[in-house]
Amino acid sequence: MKPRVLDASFFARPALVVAKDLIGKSLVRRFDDGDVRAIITETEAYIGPHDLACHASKGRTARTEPMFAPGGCWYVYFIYGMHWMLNAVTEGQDYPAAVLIRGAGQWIGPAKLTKALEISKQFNAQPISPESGLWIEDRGNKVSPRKIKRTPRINVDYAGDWAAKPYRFVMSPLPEGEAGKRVVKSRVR
DNA sequence: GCAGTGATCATA
DNA sequence: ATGATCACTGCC
Repeated sequence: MKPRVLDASFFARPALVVAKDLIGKSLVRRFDDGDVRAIITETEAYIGPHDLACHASKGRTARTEPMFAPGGCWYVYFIYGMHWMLNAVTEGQDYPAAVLIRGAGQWIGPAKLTKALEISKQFNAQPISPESGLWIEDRGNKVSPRKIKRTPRINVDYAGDWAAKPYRFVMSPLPEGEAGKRVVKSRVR
């Protein structure tokens, strides 16, 4: 199967659907000397102004502005004084929702992933497409629905009733070998 | 179990 | 200007 770059039509859907569908897709980061691909293994959905775990539940601010954009751009923010979090914005304009990418390839943990792939604010509010240097592909990797576990989200205990909602998706068991391998190609363009 | 670390935002 | 908070990690 020919790889398909996921475009805005993929992301402009309910955050829960996108979060689940992203499991098994390939996150691609372009560097000067080649591309790095990693299969997404863990995601979390943050859904709308009423979700107390969603940053946008505290209002539309400079930081959360990208979440209000139409699905298909990145929302990257800094936390705990040292970590960058990578989120794909979903749903439609003015409805703040996003999917946190918590694990891909050999990197398990959202801050490990962004550190390894050198992802920081340079991608915030940028389109999820090759043009920005960071995108997602469907490379035909099928993940059986029974291998996708649903659990509550991590570290959102402060969010009241929303803390218990099963908005986290994890591939189990994790893939072996190929995932996270660095693929060096000739420079594109 | 908890320190580290600093941007962000509400409060003043 | 100040202080609280925080979608984490790694060490104790």
